[in-house]
Amino acid sequence: MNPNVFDDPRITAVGLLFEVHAGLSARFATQLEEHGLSPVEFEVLTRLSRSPGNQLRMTDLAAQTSLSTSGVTRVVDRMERDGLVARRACPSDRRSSYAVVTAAGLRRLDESLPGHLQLIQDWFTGQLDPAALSALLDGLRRVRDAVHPCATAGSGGSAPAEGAAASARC
Amino acid sequence: MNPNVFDDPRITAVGLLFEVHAGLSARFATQLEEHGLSPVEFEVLTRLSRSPGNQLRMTDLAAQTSLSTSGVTRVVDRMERDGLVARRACPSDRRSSYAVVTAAGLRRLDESLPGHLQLIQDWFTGQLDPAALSALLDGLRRVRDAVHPCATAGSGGSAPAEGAAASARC
DNA sequence: CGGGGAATATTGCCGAGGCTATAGTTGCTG
DNA sequence: CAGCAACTATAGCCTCGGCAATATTCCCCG
Repeated sequence: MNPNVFDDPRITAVGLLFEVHAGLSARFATQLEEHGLSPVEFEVLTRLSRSPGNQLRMTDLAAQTSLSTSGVTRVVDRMERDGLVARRACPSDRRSSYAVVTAAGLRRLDESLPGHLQLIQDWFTGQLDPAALSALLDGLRRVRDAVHPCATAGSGGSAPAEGAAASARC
Repeated sequence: MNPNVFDDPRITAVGLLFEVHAGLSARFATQLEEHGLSPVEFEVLTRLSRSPGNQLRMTDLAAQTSLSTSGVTRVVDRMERDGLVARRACPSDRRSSYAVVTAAGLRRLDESLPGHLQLIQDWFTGQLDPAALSALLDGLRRVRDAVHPCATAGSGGSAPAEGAAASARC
């Protein structure tokens, strides 16, 4: 084997991207932990609270997160136990049920969001001058549109809050 | 709560980065799976095979991956069972043991690397013209140097192959 | 040189989450 | 309208991997 494969610029490019992701994830997790939230729970709160009626069917919630439907069942179990969300029967389809953010869930999200935004500012967007940041985001957007089979066609529009998997609403 | 927090450009920036990461991770995992490797196993093979003697002490391997030491113990257990690595006693320190890549491990890595590089080319680096790619990488490098407490001071040098955690050799 | 603190690998125990099977609904179609 | 395929949520079982405890070894300092 060629011992220099690992100096291939493609490898270093991916390494860079993954290191940034790992670093940011770790900091986010630490900050969210202070508010008693895991990254997944934060993502669920985010997705629900930006949806009409602060609710989403379990399936749709799964489609917008990095979780399978059974994973959503379980995280909603935990969050319901903790009072952050509640289940509501869907009137039009008795197979479905809604997950709704509770007042406590909204409060929790409000508490953690400022720190979260500050963290992004401090460690990501604030590290670059506007031109460099814009170039970075343009590049990411292009790659995202390619790699993400179902990216919002508008291409610049609403990006998910965090950790969204390859399966966001298509 | 301000309903427009989620349109904050900081949120969309992080969302973009995380979506790209998720998309690439998923494609990498699929391709590696065809060669019977998980992302973690691929990372272990990569780290070992780029190390002198194709070996690394368990602790050092843990420091260079996204795993804790017990996680390394376990993944090496599995890979030893599958014949991809072997354990060797460390002559100078009887507490330590080396993980060594076997010939089968090297072969497995050789088989999967071309497809991996092709994937990076197809979905990441090849999506941008050289100037845009360079701008993207410059931005990532700056953010990496900030968020990664122990980035290689050279700042442009050797990046890890994949999924490296915040704990790479410092 | 002897004893205590640090380092190393491993193991037990646990939570997270994926896959698959399952039960309950829905809606289409013959 | 009966039956059947598709959809929805959930539960069982499994793997992965982290934390804390443990045994072993090393090293430094009195």
